[in-house]
Amino acid sequence: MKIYEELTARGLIAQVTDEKEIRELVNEGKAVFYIGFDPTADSLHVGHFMALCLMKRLQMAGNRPIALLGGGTGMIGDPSGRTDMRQMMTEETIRHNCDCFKKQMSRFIEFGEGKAMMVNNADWLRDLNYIEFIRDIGPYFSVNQMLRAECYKQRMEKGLSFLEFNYMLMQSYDFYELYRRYGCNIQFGGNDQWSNMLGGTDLIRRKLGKDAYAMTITLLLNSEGKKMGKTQSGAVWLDPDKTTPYEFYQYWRNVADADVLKCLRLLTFLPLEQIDEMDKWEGSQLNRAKEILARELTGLVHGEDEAQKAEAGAKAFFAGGGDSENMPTTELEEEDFQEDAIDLISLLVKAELSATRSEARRAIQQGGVSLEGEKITDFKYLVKKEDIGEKGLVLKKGKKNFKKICLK
RNA sequence: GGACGGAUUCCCGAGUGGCCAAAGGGGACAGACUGUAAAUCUGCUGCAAAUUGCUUCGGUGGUUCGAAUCCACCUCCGUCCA
Repeated sequence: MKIYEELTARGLIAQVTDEKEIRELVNEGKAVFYIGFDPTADSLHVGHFMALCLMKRLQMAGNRPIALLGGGTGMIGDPSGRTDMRQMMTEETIRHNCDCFKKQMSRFIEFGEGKAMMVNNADWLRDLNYIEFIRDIGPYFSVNQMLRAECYKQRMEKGLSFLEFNYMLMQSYDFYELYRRYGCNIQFGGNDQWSNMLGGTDLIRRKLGKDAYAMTITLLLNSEGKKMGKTQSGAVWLDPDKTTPYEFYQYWRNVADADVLKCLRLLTFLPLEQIDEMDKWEGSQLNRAKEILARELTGLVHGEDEAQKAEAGAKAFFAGGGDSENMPTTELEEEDFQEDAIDLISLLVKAELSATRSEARRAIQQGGVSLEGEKITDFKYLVKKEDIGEKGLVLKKGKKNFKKICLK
């Protein structure tokens, strides 16, 4: 199976401008393609991860990837698919985020001579002269058409500033610039980028009379149509300091039945035959598939070691028994104790199982808290230092949240 | 620039002088059921030293015994006119 066919089979492809041409370029390793990443945060998230995987797949098939950091476009903010304006970021923030992205990307993709390339569009967007730019590029964009574009639709109700309206021109110019500089002939991106990407292929055709192509990646949606990789506390980050490997593992371990197979296809490098085999599984058997998914992804993002630890920690807790060595742990210091004891509410907050003391109190009153398997409903309960001892205690809030409590 | 309309808690959205920490829904959290799934039912959802206290209704001032609610000014957003 050739790469394009594999991408199709995995369900990664959402839209293409010219299927025949793209298939040929990609399958023969003649594509020089780029994917843009706007530095909206100081860590990549799952959506980015999918794009990086695509890069890797295509690179393995002999194509040349360009990772484009949006140091310039980040100054504007992409309005696509958003109902409100992004918060404007300062230059330092953007630069900092670009650096973070750079580090994380290098873990997945090999950059260097003859390999993948990393560029920053600040290099050409920063110093553009407004009059020149608008005379040079402006005539090729029809406002009428832009207003009809899907990506602005949602904003027509709530309002769209001229700043954001410019985003499409910037991204189109990127593609044009990469085409001229590096012969970049395909752009990949999230499905929400379609309009912006078409802007680029149009610009190249109109200005240079050359053909370039665009292909979008399926957005990672769950069975309810919501974006995956989001939790109540925000995105699922790739940075272990922002989302611990254990949390990352648990996120995938807990996906809905309806989403496991899709995730396996879209996100892992497991052979399709193996995934098709799992597709036959049903009911609680799917739990096995979820384990595989979680293990695979954690391995890819955090390394085999961390994946193993996360799995062991989860098994120790959920399957019972086993060693609690790899459980997420909170260490208590001397000053956390008063007269060699700490109250349960404080302990829950300290262990980050509850955000506030009120929340902790509610959890206890509702019977959601237990210590070493013993349910505790008295919110004034005191945990003595000697009870924690050398081995530590397992503190549990709800069904899936727990921490091992140890002494420093 | 002009004429209207709007800003309420995580989100949507009610509230037009005291009974308002603020209806209802969604989400989140906890309980039951289960397979670490989904669906369903129940509870819960500002903070805290917790039958009480403190801080919230875009911002700043004011009226009043008392303001999310009335007045003035400001900021932001939408609609229409230019």
